[in-house]
Amino acid sequence: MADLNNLISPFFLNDKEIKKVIELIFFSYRDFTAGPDKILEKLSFGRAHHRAIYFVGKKNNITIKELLGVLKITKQSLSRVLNQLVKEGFIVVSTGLDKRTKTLSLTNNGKNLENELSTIQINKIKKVINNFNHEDINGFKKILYEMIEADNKKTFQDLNA
Amino acid sequence: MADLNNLISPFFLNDKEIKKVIELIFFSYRDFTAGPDKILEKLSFGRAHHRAIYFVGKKNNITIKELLGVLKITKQSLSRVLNQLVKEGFIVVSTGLDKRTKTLSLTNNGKNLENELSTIQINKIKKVINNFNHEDINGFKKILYEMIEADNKKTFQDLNA
DNA sequence: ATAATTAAGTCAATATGGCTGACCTAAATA
DNA sequence: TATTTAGGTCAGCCATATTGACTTAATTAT
Repeated sequence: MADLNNLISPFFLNDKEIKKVIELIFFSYRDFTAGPDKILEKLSFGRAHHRAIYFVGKKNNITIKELLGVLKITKQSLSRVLNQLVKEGFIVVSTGLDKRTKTLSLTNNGKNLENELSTIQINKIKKVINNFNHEDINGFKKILYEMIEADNKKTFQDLNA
Repeated sequence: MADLNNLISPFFLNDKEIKKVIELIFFSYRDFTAGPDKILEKLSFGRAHHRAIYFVGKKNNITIKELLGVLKITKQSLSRVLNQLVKEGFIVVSTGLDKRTKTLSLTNNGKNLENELSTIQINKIKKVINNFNHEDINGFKKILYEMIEADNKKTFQDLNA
């Protein structure tokens, strides 16, 4: 911690200081995704598969349209990934009440994989957060939240309603 | 802010709460990179070009090897990106003191582009951080720093030495 | 002086994850 | 009945990353 206090002065953020924050975001994000990436590689899956599994696990019976709205990718991009996950038995598709829609849910294998991937990231966050007090943790969460654009804040809230 | 306080309970983080943090990281990172992406697209550049320009701007006369160590991609991947940036006049290559090495620096065009891209992200962080007190901001920075693996912490420190 | 290592470059092949445009079906809604 | 919506699919394109093999030139170690 002492290292960081030398590197980042706490009471005023000029552009040079803010650039350090840009770097912190870059390096921390890369290291945050590295763990799951290793597991996914064994299954010949990528980060796109992870995201699909994560959000289907988060909202059971999510529709294709809803998932597209969360991921913000094209139908064609999602289709490739989703077909693989269905074919390999991680996700099942059912018809929704509105028969035009399809709903997605995780199989047992899907739940296991989701759990394995999430656990890596959960443990990483736990390990880090353990060394901080509630002010620090709240600062972290609140600022992350405010970095999100309005429409995605809504998506986040809907997912956690 | 009130919204977030309802969504994230401050004094205890169970797995469900931590998953919200995973989502905050995902959404905020995506929105953080979206701004530069738009500019880069006009130039037919991608995020890889941005990163190269950013770190060459950060450390003038950085060698290829050093840049590879920061970006953690293969020589072949960097090569493509770097050749484009040189050909299009954003980066210049010189021979280092050790004549095996090459050193990279930004042209005026390169500096302008680096500045344009960084300004978007700097302004975004400024705008967000303005609404927070120093405890929050320090929490944010310190936790981001601790999310980084040891070897990359060293890279970060070297860049800011 | 020679051998080994290092920095950089390159060729070829492969995979992932995005994109666009065009077009289709079936179901719900106006 | 006409339109809109949800979803699917075909084809092609591009960016970013990978691996493996190999070369050149310069430095360093023996």
